[in-house]
Amino acid sequence: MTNGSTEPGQSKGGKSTLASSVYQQLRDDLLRGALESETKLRVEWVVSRYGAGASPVREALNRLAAEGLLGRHDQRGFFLMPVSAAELEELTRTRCWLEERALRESIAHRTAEWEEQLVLALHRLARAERRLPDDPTTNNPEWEKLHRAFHRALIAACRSHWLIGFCDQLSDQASRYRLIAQNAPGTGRDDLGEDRIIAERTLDGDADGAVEALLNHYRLTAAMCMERLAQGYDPRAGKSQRGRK
Amino acid sequence: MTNGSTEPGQSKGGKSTLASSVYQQLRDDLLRGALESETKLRVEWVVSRYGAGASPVREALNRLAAEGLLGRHDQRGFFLMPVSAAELEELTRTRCWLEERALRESIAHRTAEWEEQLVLALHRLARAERRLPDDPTTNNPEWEKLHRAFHRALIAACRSHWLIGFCDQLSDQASRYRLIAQNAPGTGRDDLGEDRIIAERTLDGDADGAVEALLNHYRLTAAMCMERLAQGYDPRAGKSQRGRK
DNA sequence: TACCAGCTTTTTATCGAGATTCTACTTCGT
DNA sequence: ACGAAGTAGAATCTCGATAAAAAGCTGGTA
Repeated sequence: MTNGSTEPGQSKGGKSTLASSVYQQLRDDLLRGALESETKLRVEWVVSRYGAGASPVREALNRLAAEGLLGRHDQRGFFLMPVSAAELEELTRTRCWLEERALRESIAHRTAEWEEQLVLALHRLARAERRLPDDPTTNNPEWEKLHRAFHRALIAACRSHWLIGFCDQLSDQASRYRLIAQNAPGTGRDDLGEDRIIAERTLDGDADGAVEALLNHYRLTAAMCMERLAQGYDPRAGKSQRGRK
Repeated sequence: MTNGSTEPGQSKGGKSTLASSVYQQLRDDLLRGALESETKLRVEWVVSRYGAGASPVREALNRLAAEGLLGRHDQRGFFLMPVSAAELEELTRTRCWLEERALRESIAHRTAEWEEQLVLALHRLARAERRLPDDPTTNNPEWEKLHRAFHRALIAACRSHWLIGFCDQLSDQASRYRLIAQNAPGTGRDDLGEDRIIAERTLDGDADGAVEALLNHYRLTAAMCMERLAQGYDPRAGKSQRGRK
């Protein structure tokens, strides 16, 4: 990887290849949880779903596996990485370590331009709708993108594209878990408020305060996912049916 | 993924695929610097060198690019990531951040089994020859492997396979730079001594001391690479000819 | 029932050829 | 001479078919 979500690809000009196109679509679907009902990703299945030959699909799958978004066993194909409470715990732990360092460095080396990008990201996030207007049980993919952009903007000044890439990667992983918990509506959480506090303290140069708020943000999210996970979560069950006795 | 050097592959039993085989060989050659004379990796070239079809080679290249060991431009193939002083600096910075955290966590959660693995890794490293017996200007690949294993053993108890994976990834990157500097012989550095001190303090539970020694270890290595880099380093020049006026 | 061998079906992994795109060079016009 | 358009060559990317491996199935045996 490098780095998780950084797809250098063809940002400017150059036409994309089929492999990259499939990679992008698959990646989006993975992060949006659209494939949680599958456990194995058969090549033929992906081929027929995204309309490309086996070779490009295979390349896309290889990239995703290298990023840790998929698993792979030689001669046995690709599969979705299983979710577990232990993995979520480890993930959250690591994320807190890395994001704390990144945020502190970012604050320590802040520039005017970075601050502006940050308030911009926050503004855009505030404008977006948390859930889909027509279906309040489903997350708004646009909001997810902006939320991710906000958190990336926070650490953008840390002077290490490696660290940013790692944080992105962990953020991708967390997405999968997050949407398991978040599609249980009415949890009464004020995401935007938390993000606002983080940004506020960050812009004030209050590193300790900002870090504290950020980590609480992540830990609270993780705790909610954990709760949902403990209630028994079956990926194969259609759409977010809570518990079952 | 995941993580740089962790190739889950077929550690136990399962037969390997051609793609994985090419991936491994290419990766080894990259880390040993055997390909520094190339700037672009043409598929045909790799095909004829490792004896496999274009499809497996292509998959291997995709994995390496996802790990950051190669670069890729759509419709324009794969290329070796260029080396630069700025990149080395960023790399070292990030590495110190992550390894410090990993080592501290490892010490904080040490177990008897981990300590034993650590002394074992140090012992094996001490037994290996630094350079090739018959050609003192070339690094001993076996020593490189053991050195890497030692540093991984240090942080093995940090309770995050993510963090371990990231450290591996950065370690891979550093390898490329290291062998540029290290194949200038007679620099009169006592690598083993440094490693011994690190291990000693680690086993004593002296986190601050161990971290200090570890970071100095990395920073010294980086400084040597930097010096070599500043003297003007031309990848296309055959083998380690220093400077040129 | 539990178990194991051998056959059938499904899926993965690989090859080789062809279509598309980029690169370098030549040619033409000003 | 300089720069733009066009052209031959090389490289990448993609497809369809084939070989190889795993998963599933059937039937017979203790």
